[in-house]
Amino acid sequence: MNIGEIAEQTGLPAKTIRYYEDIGLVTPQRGANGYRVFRETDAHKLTFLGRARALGFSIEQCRELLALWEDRSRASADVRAVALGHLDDIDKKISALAAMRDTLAELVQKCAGDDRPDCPILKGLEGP
Amino acid sequence: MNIGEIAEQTGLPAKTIRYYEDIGLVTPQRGANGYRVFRETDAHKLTFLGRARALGFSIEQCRELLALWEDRSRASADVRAVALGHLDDIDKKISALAAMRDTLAELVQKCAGDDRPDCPILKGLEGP
DNA sequence: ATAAGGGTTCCAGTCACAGGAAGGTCAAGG
DNA sequence: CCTTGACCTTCCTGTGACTGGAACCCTTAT
Repeated sequence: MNIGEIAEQTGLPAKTIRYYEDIGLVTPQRGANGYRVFRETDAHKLTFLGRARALGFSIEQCRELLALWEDRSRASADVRAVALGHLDDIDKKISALAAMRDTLAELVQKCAGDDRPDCPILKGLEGP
Repeated sequence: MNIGEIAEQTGLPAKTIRYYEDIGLVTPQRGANGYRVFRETDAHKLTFLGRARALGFSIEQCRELLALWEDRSRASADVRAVALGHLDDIDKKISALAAMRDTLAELVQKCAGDDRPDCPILKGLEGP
């Protein structure tokens, strides 16, 4: 399979797939014409990567997960540890965003939003 | 005031303040020795920027807010529009993260996390 | 022969800074 | 006067995970 075909199959942009090869996440073979040749295992890997990235795992975490995935003697505890770490990161991000949203929503609510210049949002940004 | 002093006062790293000058958010004067000289108005601006950034506004949104802040004939509706747009972005981000968390939490819960290789997390990443 | 539609490499840009090198300036102490 | 140390300056590079584009090669159909 050429890169376009695999891109369509996995839903990943061809650029991204080339990038993944660049950083060593996949290692497709090459045809006589220099084109990348993807096999089933490459397709599986890329699908795996696409899903892991969609769940917000970093590239390095994906690399780790991929290694565990390919290691048949892995301990599921190792996978779980990576996932739990990421889960914690996500929760922290959500908390931070929620705090921003609450503060901002409060300011927005106080603001009349008309053609007058008086604005509690700007005042809130000025100082405490 | 020198950059160190203003950095401490505003809580922004000196590097960040230099960067803000670079992109035209602040324009401190210069002393005879070439040092940046910050005045009260610069301090106010930087405090404003720090707060706006802490609420997650992008640099470009900050630039916009700063312009509105300095425009005494602004309409509060314009400020509110920027804030509402950002609020929407935040909500979208939170939703995306919450979806990730839910999916991931489900997988984590299914995983025994022991020394056996069988792992529902990896299986979930493989395919649907 | 040529045109369209693949593919290839490489370079630059994104966002909002952070790290660090190389060097100038200032105030205090010996 | 000289040194020390803390501060300041500019400039260059790197971050994460790609994306866009240029310049060029390969394949297939007309």
